[in-house]
Amino acid sequence: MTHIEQFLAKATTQAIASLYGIQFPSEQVQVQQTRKEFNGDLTLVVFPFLKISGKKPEDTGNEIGNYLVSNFPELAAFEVIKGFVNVRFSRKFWMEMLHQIFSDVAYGTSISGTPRYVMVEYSSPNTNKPLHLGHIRNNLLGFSVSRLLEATGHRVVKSNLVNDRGIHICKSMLAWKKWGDGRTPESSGEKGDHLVGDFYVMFDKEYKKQIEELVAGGMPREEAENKAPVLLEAQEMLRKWEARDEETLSLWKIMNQWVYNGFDVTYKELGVNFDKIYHESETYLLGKQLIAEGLEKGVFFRKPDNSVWIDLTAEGLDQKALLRSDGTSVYITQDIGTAHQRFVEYPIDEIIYVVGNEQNYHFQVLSLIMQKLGFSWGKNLHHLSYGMVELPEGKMKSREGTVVDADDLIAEMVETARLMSLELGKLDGFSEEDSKRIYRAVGLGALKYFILKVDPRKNMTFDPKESIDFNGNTGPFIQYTFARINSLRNKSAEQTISSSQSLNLSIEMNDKENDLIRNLCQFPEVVKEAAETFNPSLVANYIYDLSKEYNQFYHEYSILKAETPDLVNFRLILSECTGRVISFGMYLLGIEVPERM
RNA sequence: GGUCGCGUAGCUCAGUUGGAUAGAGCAGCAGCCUUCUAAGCUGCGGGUCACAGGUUCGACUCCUGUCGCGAUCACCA
Repeated sequence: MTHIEQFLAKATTQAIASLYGIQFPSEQVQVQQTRKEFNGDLTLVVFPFLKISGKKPEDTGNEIGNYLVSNFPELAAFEVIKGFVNVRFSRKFWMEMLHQIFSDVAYGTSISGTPRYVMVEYSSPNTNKPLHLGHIRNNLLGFSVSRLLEATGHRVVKSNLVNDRGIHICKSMLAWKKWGDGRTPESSGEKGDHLVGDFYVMFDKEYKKQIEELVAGGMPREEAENKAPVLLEAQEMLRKWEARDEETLSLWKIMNQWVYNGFDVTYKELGVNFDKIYHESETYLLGKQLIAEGLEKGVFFRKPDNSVWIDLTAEGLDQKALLRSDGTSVYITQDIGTAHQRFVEYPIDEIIYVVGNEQNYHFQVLSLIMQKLGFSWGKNLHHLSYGMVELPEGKMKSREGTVVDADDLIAEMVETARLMSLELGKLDGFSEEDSKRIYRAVGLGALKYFILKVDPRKNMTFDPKESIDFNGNTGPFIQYTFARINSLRNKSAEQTISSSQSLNLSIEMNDKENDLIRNLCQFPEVVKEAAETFNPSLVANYIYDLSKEYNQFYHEYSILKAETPDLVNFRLILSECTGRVISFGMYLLGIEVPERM
């Protein structure tokens, strides 16, 4: 609830106490935005008061409305329709609100709950192939949530756990050794992560070919899948890696570095970054000690074959393996270890893991295990579980070559933005450098907004055949609105129109202006809500609504040529505040707003 | 089979702790640039909120069941 809504709720509590002699808790007063088709700013729902008043909805509404308007100067008028009281605040009240927003350089930030120190872990790529569209969603979410948390008073450390070891990278390494001819990113001119990814694909082709040959030779498919020579070689390579074989390690380091160089470019393009990078090669052995302690405490148990398990059937889950019978780690073993390590390394209060919803079960288990091991922070391991990005025909499948490559997509978006800018003549008279900066911002803005406007928890569809729009509910629309406002700002500076920066609080505003201010007032609450629910889409949709509202206002009323200097000043300040909110909102999404476009 | 999630306009998505006649954009059609950026604005058409029950003053929202889609339930990561 915004402060304004709280104000009305408390006022209503007072009204009810005075009218009916009963204390109705203000938190339970139902306040909502008045719908567009009715007259008013906020609406009270009177149904909950009927038992208290013992009167009809209309009569109760009128009594409350009358009380409010005659006892609170902020409230100017009311209108009862059925069981709803639409309350209108005074113009002066809104003018003061605008003044507050204008005076607050950090408008939009707030303190949400007790300030915490939060680790946000996102991206988490494998080093055997380049990033794809799914990773883009992950990165954008992680980055935006980090900014949202910072904007609501929390301290954030952004971390990235790179999966740099394992059979997958060995596959790429093996293929490179076999068929690479010493190719490097330098010699081939190919981006390192793509180069390594190519060899991964090469491996897979050969692997499949060998399976077919074995099957044709009469071997059961399942056996063939485990015995294909190229797979055995890769497994042998992994054993060598684990035995710290020098030649293997050296190739591993070289190829991983190619990938990191490639990732760095993509991360930079996306505008995301990290404060701390972890490598699985350094953490994959962690956790065993904690498993041993858990065994002693009786939290875990050992099966006859020596494997270690936890029984979570009481929690409605299953039994989960924590160590193999040969004593080696499984995936969750190291997550147990790394979670613990992080709380030792950093005085953090919680970790937010930005990981796809296919791992819901895993993170449920992880949190439970840590709690059972006696770590109070176990319950503070949050999983920001986001939905898959799907193609119209279904899931992206790397094996079927249907993955949408991150670099390609970014390049396409930027190119589309360039062509569209050209076509619209938007960049006439701009320097090459400026043009480039702008269409890059627009292309990336379109892509980022497209992804972030969707509720993270939901799966979303992306159709590569239809390029992302630049009109309507899109990033460029919002950027354009900002550019318009910025243009006004420049023009007003040129014309030296009243820059007194002080509002005449007694000017009459129109309904559209009133709506805009009311809309602006919601911003901090939207940010807070988005931070608390790890949901950037709330901010995205909010700035879209605001931009739409502003464009209507802009179209309908003249700003620089308004009737009086006071009115010009007021509209400029209103525009300025809108621009700031758009700009900060976009900042929270990690999207640039160009000053011109 | 167990668990979890999803199902809203032709398409992509919104829809607050249950509230008024379920909203945007795209696509389609029709308008608006001698006036602050037309990547804009205005209008029109488009819905069995998967289905069936229940809870109540009121259900897209909560509960139960059914159908459909997806994920997961590995000594994979």
